[in-house]
Amino acid sequence: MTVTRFAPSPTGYLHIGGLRTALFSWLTAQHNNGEFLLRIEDTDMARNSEEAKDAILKAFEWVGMSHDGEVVYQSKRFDLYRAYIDQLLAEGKAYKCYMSKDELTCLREEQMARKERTRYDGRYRDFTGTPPEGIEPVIRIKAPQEGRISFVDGVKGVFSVDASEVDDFVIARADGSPTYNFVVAIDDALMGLTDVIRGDDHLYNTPKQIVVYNALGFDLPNFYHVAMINNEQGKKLSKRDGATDVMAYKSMGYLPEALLNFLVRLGWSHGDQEIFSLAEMIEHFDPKNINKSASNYNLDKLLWLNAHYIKEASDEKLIGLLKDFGVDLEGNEKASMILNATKERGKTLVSLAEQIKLILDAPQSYDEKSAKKAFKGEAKAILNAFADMLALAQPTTKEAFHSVMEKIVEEKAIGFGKIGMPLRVSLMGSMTGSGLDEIMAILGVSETIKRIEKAIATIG
RNA sequence: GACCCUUUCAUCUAGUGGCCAAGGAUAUUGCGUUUUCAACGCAAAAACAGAGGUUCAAAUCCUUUAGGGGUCGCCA
Repeated sequence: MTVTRFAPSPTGYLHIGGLRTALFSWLTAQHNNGEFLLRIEDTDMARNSEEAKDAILKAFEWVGMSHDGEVVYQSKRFDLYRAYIDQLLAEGKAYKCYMSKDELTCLREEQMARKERTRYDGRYRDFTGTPPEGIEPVIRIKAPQEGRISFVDGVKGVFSVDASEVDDFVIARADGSPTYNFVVAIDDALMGLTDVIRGDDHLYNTPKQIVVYNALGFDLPNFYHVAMINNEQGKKLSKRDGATDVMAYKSMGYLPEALLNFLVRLGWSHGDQEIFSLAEMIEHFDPKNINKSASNYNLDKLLWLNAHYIKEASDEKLIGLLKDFGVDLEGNEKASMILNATKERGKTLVSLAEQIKLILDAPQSYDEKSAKKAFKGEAKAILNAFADMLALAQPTTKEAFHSVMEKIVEEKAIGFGKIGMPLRVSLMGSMTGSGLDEIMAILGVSETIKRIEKAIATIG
């Protein structure tokens, strides 16, 4: 059975790039009817925070990617790691290193000066003498000293480094706590991972982890290293490039399905298809089709997708979502009419809410330019006549309102704009927005007339 | 600095030696539709990083240069 995972360290919010790798992992599991596990990498007690962990879990909940089984916390598994460290020590596959931090820094500086790649020189690998006083040793694992360490990456192809590139890295700190590359390998193996999908910033960690797999006799999973997401200039994505926190997209009025659709197409594709429902993603996703190269982050397409999913959403769903954006249409008998009139104009829930408020709330002020343009000439007289006709006809439907408009155009022998422009400014305060007949049907005759009269009084 | 990854329109991408004088999508521009703005429809413009090879044939294979990214922790 396919088992994948996402393993964030709880040091901050869920990053948009993290969500994409998580999505790839999740889809791989779903596609194969497997399991998607969540593991919190909290071995560094100093940097972890409970809030960060909760924020990450919350983000997953928002996008609807659920994990299987219990969340695994590395901080609760120290005994287990300790046992493996002791085992390696006993088998002679790991050893104590008494090199001080100062000595290490010194060594690195020398290597840099000689233009070499910095690495531990293995000086305590076969040490049998008396250990120096006052130094708590770290534990290092014995990495192979010759040959190459290679593996097949599902995205990049064969990846191979010279054994000299991988030094005897630390698996337990002086205080006894285990380090990242050690625990990751153990957990991935013990949790039964078949496919490890992660960012390609981990490409160099993989050979190290393979050293651990081999030392402990674990089978290797398949590795997939996904290229990073950069900003539009091709540089590393940072906060300056816009929101990187997943939850920020919620407050900006994006739907999770739009965000996931956007992210799945960043570095992956299925022919020419752009719109993917969750079911379609699951059906077509294969990590082997992930692109090798980094993609640049550009929100234009997300906006387009979001508009698409808003148009597609049911009234019921939108009513629920809009509550967070200051619009409550619950129980409003004209809710569906209102949404129909505004849906196509809202690219985000924020702008959709604005559109709706524009209809629901009478204009407090009138756009100066629009008012000037719309209220020249006969406008006032035409509006007054129109108001009278409305009072007489008492239309209730969009169609009925429309025929009153047609009627005045005919009677006065004027173009549609002569009534349309001033009427629009009266009702909405500016010259843009939904269809007038729709708006009037929503407002009703008396509110429409009220707004017309107010506009005439204010502008006229 | 060393090592590694990567390079198709502005952006996301299709493309695995002939179907490619390179296709789709977004963004842009124009036209149509509309009382307006959107939405929608149609159209335009827009790319194989450069240089050398291999081959009858190269976006696709090789070499090399350049750009971008990553890694070199008792961080994860």
